[in-house]
Amino acid sequence: MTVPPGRRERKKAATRQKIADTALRLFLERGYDAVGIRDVAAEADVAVTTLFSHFASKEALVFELDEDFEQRLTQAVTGRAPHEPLIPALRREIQALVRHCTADSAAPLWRMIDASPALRKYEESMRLRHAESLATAIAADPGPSPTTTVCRAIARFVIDAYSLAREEAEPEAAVDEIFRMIEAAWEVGRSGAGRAVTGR
Amino acid sequence: MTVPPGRRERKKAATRQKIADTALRLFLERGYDAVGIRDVAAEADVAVTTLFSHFASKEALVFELDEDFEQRLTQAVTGRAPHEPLIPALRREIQALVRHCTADSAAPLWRMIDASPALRKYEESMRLRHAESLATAIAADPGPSPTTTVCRAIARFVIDAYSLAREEAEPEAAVDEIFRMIEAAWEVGRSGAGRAVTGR
DNA sequence: ACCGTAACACTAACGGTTATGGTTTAGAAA
DNA sequence: TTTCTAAACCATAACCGTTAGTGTTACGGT
Repeated sequence: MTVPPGRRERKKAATRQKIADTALRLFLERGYDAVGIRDVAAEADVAVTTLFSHFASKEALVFELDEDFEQRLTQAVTGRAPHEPLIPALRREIQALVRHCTADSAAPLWRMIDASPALRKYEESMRLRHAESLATAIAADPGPSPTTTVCRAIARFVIDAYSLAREEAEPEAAVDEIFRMIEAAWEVGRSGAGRAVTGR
Repeated sequence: MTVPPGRRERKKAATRQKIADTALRLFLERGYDAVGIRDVAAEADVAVTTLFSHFASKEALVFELDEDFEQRLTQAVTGRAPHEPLIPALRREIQALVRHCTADSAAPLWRMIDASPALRKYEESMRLRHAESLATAIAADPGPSPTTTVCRAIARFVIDAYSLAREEAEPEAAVDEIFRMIEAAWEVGRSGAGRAVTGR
C-alpha cells in the first residue's frame, strides 16, 4: 500500500482477481455444483494448477473476501475506544457484519451458500478459526483477565450470534437478543463466579 | 430388538459392522489419510459401492457411533425428572459425554480426529446439526417458552461447551465453568430482558 | 416352487485436488 | 546490457472420494 508494487505483483493480483470474478459470475449464473473447477479455469483463461495456487479449494473461491471478517472482529476488540466495554463493542461490529451480509445485494450469494452443503461446511470451520482468533484477542485485552476457557467460550458465543442472526427473519433484533445473553455470560465468566466463592 | 431379526438383517448388520471395524483398525494402524476407501473395502471384502451404501462418506466411518450423541442430548431435555431445571440436566449430560470421549481408551481415536482437517470439519457440521435438534427439544419444553432465537442460541452454547471442554486440560472443570455462563445467559434469555423492559 | 426385492458386486466414470516437469518473464546482479 | 534466479504460469496425468449404470445373488413372503 505504501510502496508502488512491481509489475509482477500487480499481474499476480490481477490474475487472482480475474479468477475470483469469473468464478463468482459462473457460480451465480449456473449454480455452484453445476460449475466445475475446469470450467472456471478455462473461462478465466488460466491453468487449473494456477487457480489452485491462488485459492486453496473450490469453496475458497466463494469466501474470497471473508478473510477480513477475522480482522474486523479482532480489531473491534483491540482497536476500540479506551475504556469502552468489550461486549458492546463486539455487538456493534457483529451488527455491522450481519447488516452487510443480509443486504439485498448479497442475497443471491448467501442463497447459494445456504443451498450447498459443501459451502456451509466450509463456512462453519472458517468461523471456528475466526472464533479462535477472537478468543486470543479477548484474552490479550488489558484489565481483568478471565480464564482462557471463558475467553474461548465468549468468542464462540459471539460467532454463534453472527451465524444465527444471519438466518433469522429479523437479524438485527436477533443480534440484540443474543448479545443480552452474552453480556450476562460474560459478567459471570469474568468474575470467576463459583470458584470456591458462591459454591451454591 | 423385540422380535428376532431375520437372517437378512443380521447379515446386513454384520457387513456394516465388519466395514466399520476394518476401517477403524486400518485408520488407527496407518493413519486416516494413508488409508483409501478402496483399501477399506478390499480389507473388509466388500465392494466400494457396498461400503457407500452403509456409510455416507469416509468421515462417517469414524463417527459411526456418534449418532446417539444427538439422541442423548434431546433425551436429557425431554426425559429429565419432572421439575428438574433445564440447564443442570444438560450440564450433567455434557459432563458424561465429555468424560466418555476424554477417557484414555478413546485417546488415539480423538488424536486422529484432531489431526485430520477433514474429520474436524465433518465433526463441526455434525455438531451444528445436533445443536438444531437440541434447540427444537428446548423449544418444545413445557413451561415458559423463550424465543426460538434464545433456544437456538442456548443449544449452540451447549454444543460449544462440549467441543471446547473436550480439548481443555481439565475438561470437567471447563464444563462447569462454561455452564455457569450458560446458566446466566439462559436466565436473561428466558425472562426476555430488554424488550422495552430494562431498556438501559 | 416362485417371485419381488434388498443387499451386494463390478466397471467405469466424474470432479476436486495434487504431482511432475517444463516455459516464460520480472527484477536483481554482473 | 547481459546474465542469472526465482516466481508465476502452463499442460498433462494421475490420485482419491464418490456416484451411476447394470447386473447377480439369496432372503422372505406368497
